[in-house]
Amino acid sequence: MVKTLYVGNLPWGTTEDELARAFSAYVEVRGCRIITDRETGRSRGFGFVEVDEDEVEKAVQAMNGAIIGGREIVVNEARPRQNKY
DNA sequence: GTTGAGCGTT
Repeated sequence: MVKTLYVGNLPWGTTEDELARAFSAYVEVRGCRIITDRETGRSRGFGFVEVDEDEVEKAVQAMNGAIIGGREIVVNEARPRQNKY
């Protein structure tokens, strides 16, 4: 199973590749996505990383507070995208 | 060319 991680506090210029590389140093990155503003196409400063379920905790422990692009990032388990109350 | 808490498209 694959779970999604929320990655926040990213620098504006951070790319999915940078994100994937940083996480791949500790866990297997199944996928990654930087959220960009749909109107302007600019980064919103956060993204999501998909990792294996068994490595979610490891990824959080390893990458939460890590430095990417000179900024301290925030890593948590993402909220479910679908299933709205 | 800007900004800084916040949870994403089919």
